[in-house]
Amino acid sequence: MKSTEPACQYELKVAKDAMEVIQGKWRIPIIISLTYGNKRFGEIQRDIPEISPKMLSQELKALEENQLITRTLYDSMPITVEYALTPLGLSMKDLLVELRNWGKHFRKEIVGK
Amino acid sequence: MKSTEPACQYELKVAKDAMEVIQGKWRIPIIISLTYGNKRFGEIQRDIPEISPKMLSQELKALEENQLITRTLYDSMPITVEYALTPLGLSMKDLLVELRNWGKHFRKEIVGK
DNA sequence: CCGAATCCTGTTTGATACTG
DNA sequence: CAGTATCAAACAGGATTCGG
Repeated sequence: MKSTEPACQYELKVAKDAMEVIQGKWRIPIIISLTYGNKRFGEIQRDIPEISPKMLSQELKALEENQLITRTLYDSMPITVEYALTPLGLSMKDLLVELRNWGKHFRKEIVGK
Repeated sequence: MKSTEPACQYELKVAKDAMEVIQGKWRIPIIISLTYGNKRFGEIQRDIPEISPKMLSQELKALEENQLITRTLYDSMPITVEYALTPLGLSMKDLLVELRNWGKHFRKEIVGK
């Protein structure tokens, strides 16, 4: 019996939840950037130079809605905004480690061949 | 010093490699299905009922090109095709475990609230 | 049974310029 | 500094039909 086992169905469901959050080209890069410290808008842009301000703004908003990051406004002059991971965002650490491990492995096996 | 550290840049690069492979709505589900055993086209479809034959065919091809799965043709009557994970595909196991763990955590914290 | 071919739609992403 | 606005392009995904 190898099809449609309950365990498989459950794994499919939770993996789908996870993927919906990290889908897209920019969310994982943004989260990775923030694991290296709280950052301002421009600092994230320097970590990920190819991202347009529009996409950065849009994806930050989505991550905030999913409660993975916080947005803190300091109304100094000029205005500054700081983004930081929430506990939920920090809880992605192990997943990010595995993403890094596997990405490294994949690069060794395929990309860099 | 918190921006654009070498470690961050390296992590961004390998994570991007990994994400390119697992991007999209269907690749992770297909791989998960195959971790429960080698399957035929129709069997994968039964695990993932929402997928159309077109998308399944297309994504299987992409996964084969990335050497994550193999496609084996048995010319019995009628013709049957079996898909299986390669060693590289199997090496995603740890990543899938973390995806499952985090998806479960996320569902508990946010989705199912 | 296992797809291929075609056509079509909506979402995602991007380039560029502009604002408080 | 931290974004918005606008417009266009690219792509993912779906519906349907057909073939070996």
